[in-house]
Amino acid sequence: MPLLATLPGTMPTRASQLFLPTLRDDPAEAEAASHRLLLRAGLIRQVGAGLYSFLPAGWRIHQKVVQIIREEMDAIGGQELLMPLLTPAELWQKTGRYGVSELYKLNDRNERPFVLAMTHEETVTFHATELNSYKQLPQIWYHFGTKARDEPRPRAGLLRVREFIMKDSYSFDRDEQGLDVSYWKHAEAYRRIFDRCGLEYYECESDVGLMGGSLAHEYLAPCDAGENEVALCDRCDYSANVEVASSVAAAPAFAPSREQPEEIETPNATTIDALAALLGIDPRTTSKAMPVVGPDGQLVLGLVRGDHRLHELKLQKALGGEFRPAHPDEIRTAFDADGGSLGPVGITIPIIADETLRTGNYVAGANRNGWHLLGVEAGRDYQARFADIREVSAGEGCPRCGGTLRIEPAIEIGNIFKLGTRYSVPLGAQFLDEAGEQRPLVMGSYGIGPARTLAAVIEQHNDDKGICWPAAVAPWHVHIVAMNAAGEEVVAIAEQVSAAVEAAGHTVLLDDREKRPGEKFADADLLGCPVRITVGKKTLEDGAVDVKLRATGEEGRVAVAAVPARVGELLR
RNA sequence: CGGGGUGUGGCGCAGCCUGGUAGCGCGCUCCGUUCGGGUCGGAGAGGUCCCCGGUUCAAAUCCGGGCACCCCGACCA
Repeated sequence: MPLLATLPGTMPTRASQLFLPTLRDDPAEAEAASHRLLLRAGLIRQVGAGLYSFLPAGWRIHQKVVQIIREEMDAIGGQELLMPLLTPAELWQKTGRYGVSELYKLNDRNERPFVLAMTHEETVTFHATELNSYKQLPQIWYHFGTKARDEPRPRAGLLRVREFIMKDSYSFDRDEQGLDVSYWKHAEAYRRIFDRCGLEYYECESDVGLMGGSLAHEYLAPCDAGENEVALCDRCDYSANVEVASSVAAAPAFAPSREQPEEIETPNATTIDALAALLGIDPRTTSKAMPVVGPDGQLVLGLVRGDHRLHELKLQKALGGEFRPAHPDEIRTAFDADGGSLGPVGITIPIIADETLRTGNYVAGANRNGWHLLGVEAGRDYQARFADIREVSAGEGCPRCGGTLRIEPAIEIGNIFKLGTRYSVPLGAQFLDEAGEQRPLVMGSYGIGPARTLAAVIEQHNDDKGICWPAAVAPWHVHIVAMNAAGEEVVAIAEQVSAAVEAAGHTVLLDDREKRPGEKFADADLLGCPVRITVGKKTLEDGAVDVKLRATGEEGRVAVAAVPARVGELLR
């Protein structure tokens, strides 16, 4: 065996000894591209629903992503630490999150209640109580910590799981201005991280949720398997999760305005489609009424244009809390009519109407079964509170520039969030300012899931043969295929090339297995290291090897001595 | 939580309706062959048929209950 190959630090990974169980067939359970390829390439294995082990090659990739995140977090002054998964229930009781349904709860042998952390705001704020002075601020702390979440439905391999490692960081500032600085520092770090990972992504303003923050962005990587939908403008850089996106709906041609609404008999027309067909009108000139019971227990009528869909989250925000659809008997009592014939005219319950309905005249339910009203106008025929409560749909106008919106699926790979004092107040994390006054720390929290990031990379970088890793996150830079591995000369040259490539600073997987060429090539394509080098009799006749770029398929013969330089060029 | 589906060697599946010998392809081991895109031939190893209960002389198969996993939806700090 050549001496070089035995020296520490110059050992390539040998495929003959590597636990890399690639699969020839697609696993039956895998639907999403990343899920299928992670399993087939031998990178992960499922242990239970939403529970995965990273196999050696997969873990290398995870570590690559982690290291990129670490470098960029350190670059903005982050300090790495580590917090436990198992946490006392008391912390969660103090912040009011003990009731969250995703929390895994358990008791110790003394029946003391514990929680498996789903995120670490509670724990980190507990530590932040040791920050005492404005002189110590700002601080950014981060860790790669395991999170456990009792997800209602884990899915698509690593895209939604019940246990995962998350880079979560937390900033502590004296005031909103300070928080703003920490927040945008994170945004910059996140852009660098995802750029380095080779991801296409959108930085979107997102919903602050029920956590009561003041600003949040999420980083969404477009891909078919995504669980989120992003609205994107074809003209400007507007991008927003449909949960918060707004749009300009084109106005239809309305019927001529009437002096007052006119009743019309509409037997059996209890859906917008049926109504529009019966009257021969544009569904966009109708309105749709959905009675709901708001957070205070009061009945409220939500009103949107006939062709629009009510957006639950938006209505929830407009109502100030959760709501449910009204029951049929509640509807009967309040409207003296049934669902399908409801409208805003002549009722006493409050109305929340979508902004679109401010102008124009619409066909609306008459609150009399089998009848509708023509020419209903907001303001004249009913009074409503207006709000944006409808879903954005593709083809509508960009709220910023008037361009056309399209909607794409995407996966959330990171988020940044201005928390304010949501956790510092209940957990008593305060500091003393110059004036000697006690003030709560102003916090931000920021998350990235390395595993989800890596899955998103696969979603965006694959072909019919397998994965095409960007060099920065590839398990190895170079995959050397030694043809006819029993041949001594081929093996010797393969090891020599391997050592030279490693000496130039690149990592190598050396396929020294005694397998047929086809199988080795298939595995190399599947695993997707950016550069493949083939050493065989044919190449050695030329004193050369073949160097192939996985992503493009471009291949060329390169003299053995020139290989490190060529590899360097390709990986740049 | 609602709907749909699947549980049979490591992987992908057939067998189940119509009860009786557990089978195919891939992979694995050994021998030979072949050696630049999953070669060919031969010989082998490997299975509580998800679990529990019932019916029956006899259950992978029929019946009851449970569990697990997948997909759709709800949900998703």
